[in-house]
This record gives sequence, C-alpha cells and structure tokens, in this order.
Amino acid sequence: MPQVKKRRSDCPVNFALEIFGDKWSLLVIRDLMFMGKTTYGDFLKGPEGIATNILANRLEKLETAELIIKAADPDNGTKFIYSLTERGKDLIPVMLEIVNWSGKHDPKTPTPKEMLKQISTNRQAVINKIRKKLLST
Amino acid sequence: MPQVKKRRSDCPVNFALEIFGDKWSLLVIRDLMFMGKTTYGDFLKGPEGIATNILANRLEKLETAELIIKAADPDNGTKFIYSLTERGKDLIPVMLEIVNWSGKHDPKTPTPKEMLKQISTNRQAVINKIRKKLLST
DNA sequence: TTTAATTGCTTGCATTATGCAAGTATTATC
DNA sequence: GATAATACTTGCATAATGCAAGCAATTAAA
Repeated sequence: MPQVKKRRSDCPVNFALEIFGDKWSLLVIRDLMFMGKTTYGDFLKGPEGIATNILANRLEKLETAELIIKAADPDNGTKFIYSLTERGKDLIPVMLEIVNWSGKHDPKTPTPKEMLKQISTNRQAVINKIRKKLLST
Repeated sequence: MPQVKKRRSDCPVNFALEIFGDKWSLLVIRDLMFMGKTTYGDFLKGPEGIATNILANRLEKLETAELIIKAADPDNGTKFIYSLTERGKDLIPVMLEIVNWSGKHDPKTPTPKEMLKQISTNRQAVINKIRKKLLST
C-alpha cells in the first residue's frame, strides 16, 4: 500500500504550507519566476547555497505537486529544463506580496523603491509582465 | 559572543522564508489574523494539532521577529494574550494571496467561492476589513 | 577512439528539527 | 490548603537537513 501522507487539515493556508512550507521550495520558484534560471546547475549557483540532495528533493516534490515541469533539453543531452506550470505561475501574486512585505520590513532589501511602488500601485500590470516573460521560455 | 545566525542572502524571498518559512509559523499567524485566536491554548486547539514545544518555539520566534506581541491578560493572571504587530498585520496581503491560490488549486478548499471572488476583485476592501477587525483586539 | 569534462544527480553520515508524552511552575478557584 | 487552569519545559525517538564524496549519462577534446 503506497503510503500517502494524509493532510493535516483542509485549511487553504495549510494546503499551501504542505506544498511549499519550507526554507527552500520558494527559492526554486523565485529562480524560475524572476531570475530566468531553468536548470539544476542554475539553481545550485544561487546565493543561499542549497545542497545537492535538498535541491533534487525539492525539484521532485515541486514536480509532484505540479508547480514545475521537467523536460529534456533538446540542445544538450546532459541537461534538463525546468519551468513553471500554470499552477506555479499562479504563485506570482503570492511572491510579489512577499517581496513587497520584505521590501517594507527589511532595511537591507535590495529591491529598488521604484519596483516596490510598481508592485503596490500597479499590481496587475506587474503580474502580466512577469507572466508574459515566462511565456517565451 | 551571542551566536546570531547569519542570513543566507539578502533576497526578499529569503528574508521572509528565514522568518516564517516552515510548516507552522503561518498557521499561528492565520489563527491570529482570521480566527480570532489569542492564547496559547487557542492555538493548541487548531485542526492541525501543533505540538506544545513547537508552538512555544514558534511563538518565541515570531515575537523575536516582531510579527506578534505577548501581553499579560488583565482579566486572567494565568493567561497571555498574543496579537499581531503592524509588521504582522502587513502579512494580510500575503495570506490572502495564499488563500486565493489554494482556493483555485485545491479542489477540497473550504473557502466559499464568494469570498475568493471578493479577494480577487475587491482586494483592498477585504484587507481593510480584516485590519479594522484586528484593531479592536 | 579513447579520455576528460559537464551535468544531474545519489549515498553515507553527522547534525539539527520535529513529534510525542510526560512533567513543572504560576496563578486562580474552591 | 487542595484542586484546577494555563502556559509552558523536558526527555527521548524519529525525521529532515547539511556536507562531502561518489556515480552515471552525455558531450567535447585529444
């Protein structure tokens, strides 16, 4: 009998946490969403220094949850291209609000004030722009 | 020398994850933000079944991060009242986007369709309403 | 056509975090 | 003074994470 871990509750906050409630998953999403990264090696190079086994584990979990999808690189047989699914792209608003919150409360935030203003006052346009950029990948 | 854990990066997503990037912290925030809960015992009763030591640990961390504040209950010397700080209340947009995302992608979500529509089309009003309710606590 | 490099992992093991059950400290109530 | 309520703390087992090394498949170089 395949042991499927039963969910702790049906609360929507809990639903989300059971998928990406850890210190690494959203960093992979960030790299795909904002940084133009697409490969295992790309993610590994991030400033936080994720371990190889943790990265492999998160990629697998995110793929199982259908937030990302893995495809062979047609130009390079040793590589795989990861990209966001529609479900993954639907996290753009969540991610932007997180960026906004940190921009407001972290004195060391690197996010330009102009960008924070755009997110606050022009939300939908910013979302559309990011989505559009992701289309072409 | 007090060992302060150095941050992994200055990325705003990482900043947020280092504060509430785990499976429990946002559930405490949820209880304070949406459920009208205010005490240790309240949080303990939640449907997810948080362990007593984990709850104590998260309350301490959230207080250290100044997302919540702990105060003696003037009416009951055995109780403490926890509440959201301004910084904590600023997570309302993040939480609403999470609820929205889960509402869209979890077929078992308990959030009424009407509420999801309100969050999508009337965001600021919903945020204001929740903020106002929290004022009176 | 072997040889080396690139890429994406897996494995083993130490450390840390989580989960569970039980116990303690403080204040309030009887 | 004894009991209850509330908010924790502690000890220990299990699980997750972190680190270093190794491996397998494909590509590029000699």
